[in-house]
Amino acid sequence: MPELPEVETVKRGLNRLLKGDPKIDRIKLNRKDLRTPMTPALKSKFKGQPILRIQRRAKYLVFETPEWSILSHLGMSGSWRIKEPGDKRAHDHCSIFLEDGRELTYYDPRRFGILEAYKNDKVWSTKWLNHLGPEPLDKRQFTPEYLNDKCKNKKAPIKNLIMNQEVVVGVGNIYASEALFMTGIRPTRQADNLSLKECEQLVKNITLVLKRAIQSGGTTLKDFRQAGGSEGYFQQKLYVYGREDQLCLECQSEKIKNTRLAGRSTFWCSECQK
DNA sequence: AACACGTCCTGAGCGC
DNA sequence: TGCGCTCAGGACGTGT
Repeated sequence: MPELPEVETVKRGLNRLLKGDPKIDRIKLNRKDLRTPMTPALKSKFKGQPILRIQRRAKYLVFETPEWSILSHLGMSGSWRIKEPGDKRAHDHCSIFLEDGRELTYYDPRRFGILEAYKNDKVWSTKWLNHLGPEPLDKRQFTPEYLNDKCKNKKAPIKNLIMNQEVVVGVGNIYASEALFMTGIRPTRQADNLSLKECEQLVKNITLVLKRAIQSGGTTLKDFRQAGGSEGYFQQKLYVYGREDQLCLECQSEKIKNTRLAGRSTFWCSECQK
């Protein structure tokens, strides 16, 4: 569920919470079997190291210390939080104890997330990061011409294409439906059927919806929490996602449909999207 | 090469 | 009340 806006929100929150390069006292792993096993280096390489900054690439977070980095993906249900006194929860799989006494915990009931340690210069070339497409908020990389080029000879539905992290990163199931609705394009349209003009509008709307969602602190449907623990509120601003059988907010005449595409729920309006 | 689909996981919601 | 089923989906890996 965490897509780019949610991960960006967590990143900003963590950078606020971890201002002043707080040092790590120790890292405790409660259970190691996330989607991939947590690496042993998590326990051994961070003692006494200051957390310099937290960066985001696609839906991944990178916690940087002088020599080693922690790579974190929130999967479906992951979140980072400072533990409050008396706060006891199942599914806190990892705790980073800081020298200032705080405990930063990784919580992830469904364990689809990943938590791994790499040398700073290696983290960017891992299999997780090395094949990723451009950042959608980077105007120079994610251009209408670029998307149009990626659409060429692609028979797959356009929604699948924009959710493909090799084409553009950070767009997941919620914002793909939203951006296509905003652009008036049916999610099922064959990608190579889009005109350059439509690609232009789609690029614009992907960028727009992601920026708006960041401003709202992300979308909380169930699990997502900001780094401080509070919910996002972009769910109040969704046009189609989760609104199956409800009247379209734009045309006020058709009901929102839910079609399965590549195994994912896909919400759209048959009146507004062609 | 391009695409479809299975897989991992837990909790919520539902029907009976 | 409680059981069992289905669904939610990010991204890799495998099969066609």
